Amino acid sequence: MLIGEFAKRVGVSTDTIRFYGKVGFFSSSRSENGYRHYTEKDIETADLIASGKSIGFSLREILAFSQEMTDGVLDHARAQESLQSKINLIDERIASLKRVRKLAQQQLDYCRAVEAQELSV
Amino acid sequence: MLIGEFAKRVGVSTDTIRFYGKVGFFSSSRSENGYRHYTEKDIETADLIASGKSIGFSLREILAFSQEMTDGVLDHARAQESLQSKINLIDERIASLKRVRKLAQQQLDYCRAVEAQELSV
DNA sequence: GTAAACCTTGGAGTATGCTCCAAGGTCCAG
DNA sequence: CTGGACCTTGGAGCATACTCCAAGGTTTAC
Repeated sequence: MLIGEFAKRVGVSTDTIRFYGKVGFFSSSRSENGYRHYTEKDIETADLIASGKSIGFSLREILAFSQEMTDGVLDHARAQESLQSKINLIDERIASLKRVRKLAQQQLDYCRAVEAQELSV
Repeated sequence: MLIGEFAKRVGVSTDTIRFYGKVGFFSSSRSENGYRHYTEKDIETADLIASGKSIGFSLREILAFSQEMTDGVLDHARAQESLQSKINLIDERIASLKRVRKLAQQQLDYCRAVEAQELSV
């Protein structure tokens, strides 16, 4: 499929798709007139970019990760090491998020307590 | 305390502290010679910035959040609403992280399975 | 054959979050 | 009273991740 349809399907602009291409994502096949072509695999890649971005990874990090997902078959030891370190990083982020969540929850509880007290006075 | 000591205590550069100040963080009191002064409360703010950044919030978001933590006492309804939406957002991020973690774990398991198979052939 | 709707490139511009000067004022020790 | 370690400002520069042109080629439909 061409860039317009592809961009629409993954929900971003064509400029963004071209930018991701420059970074190194997607298959980069072209027709004779120079038009870019995208496949279903590229849709998966775009979904991975969206997931990665939503959890705070940079495009370069996501690119490295997506290449490991593909190359994993060829270079086990390396891919396993990197995947494990990524999992550890994700676990750390989850722990961080839970800490801040607790902070916000405490503040919320405190707000509610003060409010209840004011009503009873 | 002055900016150098403050920056050292929170573990960032003086440039970064001045930048955070421009964004709107910290008490912004000065001595007669124009030197900035920082308090223990500013240390807490700096810690909040570090936490917020580590979980992917922008400085402006963290600023809004930190102001709600302070103003919460004054404007309950608003603060409660905002804190609740922040908690929801954090829950979503945790869910996203867990999804990507699962993906990475599956890939890791797959890598290991292929490796085991190769060894047995 | 021409208009609309695509596609191409290169380059400029924007926002965020720093980082690094340069030029100069302040403070304290010896 | 001078050197060194502080502090100030303004402005430039950089990386990331887009976003928006301008100028032009291609394809399709009438």
